[in-house]
Amino acid sequence: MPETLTPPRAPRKDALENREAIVAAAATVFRHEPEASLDAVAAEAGLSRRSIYGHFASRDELLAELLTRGGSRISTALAGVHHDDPRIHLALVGAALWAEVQQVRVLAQLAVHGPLERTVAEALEPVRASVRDAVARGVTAGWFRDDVAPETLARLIEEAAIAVLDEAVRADLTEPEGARLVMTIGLSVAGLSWQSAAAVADALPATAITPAASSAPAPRAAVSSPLAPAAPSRPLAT
Amino acid sequence: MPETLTPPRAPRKDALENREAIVAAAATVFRHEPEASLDAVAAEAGLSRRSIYGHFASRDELLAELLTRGGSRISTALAGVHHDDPRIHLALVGAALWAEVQQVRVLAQLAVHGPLERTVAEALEPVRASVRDAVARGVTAGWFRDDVAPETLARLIEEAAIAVLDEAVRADLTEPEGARLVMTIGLSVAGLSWQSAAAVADALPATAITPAASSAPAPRAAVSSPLAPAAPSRPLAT
DNA sequence: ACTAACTTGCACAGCGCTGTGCAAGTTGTT
DNA sequence: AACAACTTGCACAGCGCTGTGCAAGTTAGT
Repeated sequence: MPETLTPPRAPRKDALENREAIVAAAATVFRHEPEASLDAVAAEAGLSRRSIYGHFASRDELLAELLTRGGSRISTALAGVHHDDPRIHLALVGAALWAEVQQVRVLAQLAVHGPLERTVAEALEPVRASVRDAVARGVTAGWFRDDVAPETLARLIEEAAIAVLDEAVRADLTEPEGARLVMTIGLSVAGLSWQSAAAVADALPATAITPAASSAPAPRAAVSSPLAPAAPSRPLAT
Repeated sequence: MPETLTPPRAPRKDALENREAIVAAAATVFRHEPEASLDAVAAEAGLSRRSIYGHFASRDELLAELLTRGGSRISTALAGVHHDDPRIHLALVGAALWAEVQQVRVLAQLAVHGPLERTVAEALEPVRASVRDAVARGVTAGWFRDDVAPETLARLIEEAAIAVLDEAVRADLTEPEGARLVMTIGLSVAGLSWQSAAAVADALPATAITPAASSAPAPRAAVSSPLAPAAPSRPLAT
């Protein structure tokens, strides 16, 4: 009975719900407007501004909560993602990101300015490292473009991916459409033709793309090797 | 003598210089922080906040000035840009944008939120139309990807271009490097392989890329047709 | 050298935001 | 039923920003 450990009394149930509501509201509000007021967040959560301070000591504390949650969700989502073929690896990273669009958006928005910048950068570092590594491998393998510095290319892929996430949400694409787009545009920026990128995306089993509602840890199947080492499957279809 | 038309006296020379300094300062400051204070702008311009109000009635008026200037610069830069080959057209648009990075950045930043949003959208509309058109033609020609809605693809290209401009400035690329990157990434997102994109970029005469300091109207030579209609020049060089 | 144009510093009102204290409610828990 | 946890509204101080008035400077044009 872990409840009896707290001397005064246990925290109330609906209070926790409200806390969650606040965080969720902050996520949706800050996604568009990182500088939005706590009034806006409270309204979105259906509470009063005053009561937010019952859960978070300050605005920054709320931000920090959002940040760490988003960061850990993304890193756990990416934990199992790896593939020896850098093209597939990039596609898988894209798919994983797509499963966490909400979180990614909030993080990316918050990354713009202020003291949060460093924390956001830390949170996203695993993703960046993963992409950088795949880019390096893809370049030496001769699949990705070698006429730009690899770090630059990695950053471009990252920014393109975020742009795609935005656009996918904006255009209200379906889950599979969005996932596919994130994967293929990333590969396009990396240097592949759209047919090759599509071939990579199509070769991936759908189960690897969107494992569930993205809530359960869902044992992310280690994708075998659905693509021949170097041959672009389809030649040049219209 | 047009001076004698104004009864009291002519505006002073250094006052105009200061006005320019304010606008320039606003451009550099707002490029990073669209919400920066007028104090910051004044500091950048080497003036006092108070004197800004001697030139602009309000913050919004200064913003409006920035906006219209940027918009018109971009549209005149794009006025002469056209090519029947949509790939070349896209590349040329990219090059033209590169010549006006500063302006583009300011506009893109200002586009984020607020009442300026509509005005910015208007200012950028010619660019958008140009890109949309090229995308449509490229898709029907079979060069660009046809697995995404053309409007979506156009927007993705646009956003990718802005991301590249950012990164190019950030990574401190040289003029030709930056121009080349903007062009090729746009084409990559459109669907070309990086080799094909590079071929398009290389086929363009350097004079068409950065016509000058981007200040003079510089008769933008109508690029003939340096690329065969349908053949990707180099096949697959590493 | 004189005048008008311009800049500057200061003071002030106003606005929207954050964060806090408090008193009065409402609601979960026992 | 009773108590603590929680929410709410209000009032208030503080901060940083915008926009304005004014008086004292400085500087360009004549």
